[in-house]
Amino acid sequence: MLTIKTRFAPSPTGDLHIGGLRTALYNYLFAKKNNGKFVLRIEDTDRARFKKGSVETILTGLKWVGIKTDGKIIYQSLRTDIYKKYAEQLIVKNKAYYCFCSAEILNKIREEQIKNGNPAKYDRRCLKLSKKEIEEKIKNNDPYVVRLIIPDGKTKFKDLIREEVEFNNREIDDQVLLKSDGYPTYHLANVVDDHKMKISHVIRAEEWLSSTPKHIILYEYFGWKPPKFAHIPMVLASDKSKLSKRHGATGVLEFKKQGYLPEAIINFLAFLGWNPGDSREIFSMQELIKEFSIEKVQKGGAIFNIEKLNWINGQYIRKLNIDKLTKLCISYFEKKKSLHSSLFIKQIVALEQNRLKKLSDIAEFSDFFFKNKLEYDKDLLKWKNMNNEELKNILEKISDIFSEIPENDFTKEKLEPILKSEAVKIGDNGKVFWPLRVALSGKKASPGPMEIAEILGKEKSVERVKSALEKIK
RNA sequence: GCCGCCAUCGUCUAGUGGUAGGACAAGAGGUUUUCAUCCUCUAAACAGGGGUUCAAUUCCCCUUGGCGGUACCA
Repeated sequence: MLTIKTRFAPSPTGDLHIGGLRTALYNYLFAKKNNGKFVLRIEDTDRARFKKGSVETILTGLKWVGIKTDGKIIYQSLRTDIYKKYAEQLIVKNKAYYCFCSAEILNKIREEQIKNGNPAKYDRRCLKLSKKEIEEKIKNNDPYVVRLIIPDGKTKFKDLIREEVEFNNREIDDQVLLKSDGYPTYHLANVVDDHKMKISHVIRAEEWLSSTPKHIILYEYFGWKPPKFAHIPMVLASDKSKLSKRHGATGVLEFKKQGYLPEAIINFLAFLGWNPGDSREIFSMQELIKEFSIEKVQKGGAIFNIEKLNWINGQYIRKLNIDKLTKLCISYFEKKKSLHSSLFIKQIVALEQNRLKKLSDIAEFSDFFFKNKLEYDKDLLKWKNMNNEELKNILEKISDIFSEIPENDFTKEKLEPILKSEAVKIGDNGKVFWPLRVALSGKKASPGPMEIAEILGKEKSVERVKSALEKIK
């Protein structure tokens, strides 16, 4: 029986991209669903684009969302000898050749091809070099690359998501396998490593679909059995272009910072191109592993819809117990707020729980609890067409009632009946609740006044009602 | 330019040879004040043209559109 093994092979050129995370997730889900292994390979063969700290970011990101890798992490930059050996093997077998052409020459050839309506390919002029010429150039320290010889014919392969895919080899360029700096290109390193690591399924983004024939040819040349391929659709921005930094946050850790829960990110990402076939939408990682199937993965690209993510995140936030949520929210309050008792913070968090889309919302939603003086327009205190006299009357009554309630009994339950009876007299609850709510929060949208008053306590509540009265004087 | 992939509400998608269901977002209403939650309802899609067929959103072809590739980047 075939042992399932997948890999996530990011290049360390920056933050772990949200699209990359989805690729990792699909690989992980597929492997775990089939009792297989999931490994991480760092494709750091481009020294120019390498960004320090990226590997750490990738590891932190994966760990945060709960994707565990099996075995040791492979670094391609540490394996250049291996790739070189295989490149040389191909040269010996006449399946690859040295090329000394400069970038200028290459560009010229390409332009010429495009002008004539042909695919932009290298013209193989270095293939004609004699052994002697090659030895001479190498001895001269002329920079060179090693190119793959693409044979005539067609290359066909079966993609797990797209079925049969076929390319005419005349469209395929003689791919550079070894760069002049001695490092391999993706194509060589990728094939060698996937084989050496016994990767059974290559699940990667669609952008690799058109270079898969090169990989197939490489497998054939080496006499290796190719893995199964699955090219998953791309994650797009709302303008349907490839999701990138100019569209806002794309780094996984940025989402963390904004207050998205890892469970929500995973749930959302899984559904960007996959669904269980029924209307269920909230899935834990374990449930995803159980239900995932590569055949149900969508073919077309999916737009990253932040609204839906927000909704899912809200769902998860609402399911959290208060202690856990409070802990997660703490860092979003300003520092000085840590001076307040944790009970105070906990009460606020509980009050705002079903209003949060992201954890970071807590700061803005609850800022009025921490202010000494609220800034708001006095007209905001008026409910509908209420006149000044009426407003003043109501606030005075509230002030009186508040003052009479003992400090240690200043609870929602105690406050509610009193204000309700008063409201009944006036005939419209809003006439009491709205002005009080604004007096306590200074906002046109907030939790209910009773809840706020209870958390604020008697002293502050009375003070805020009084300062509202001051405002309308 | 050349090659490849793709095409159902605005978005994520289900679905079948006999005309489309869910979710997000939007709108309306309810849940004894606002916001949120929750509930109910409404609006919203098979890109176009040819075939095949009694019948096509579904199968085939073309067009169009989108995306990807076309690097000594991955």
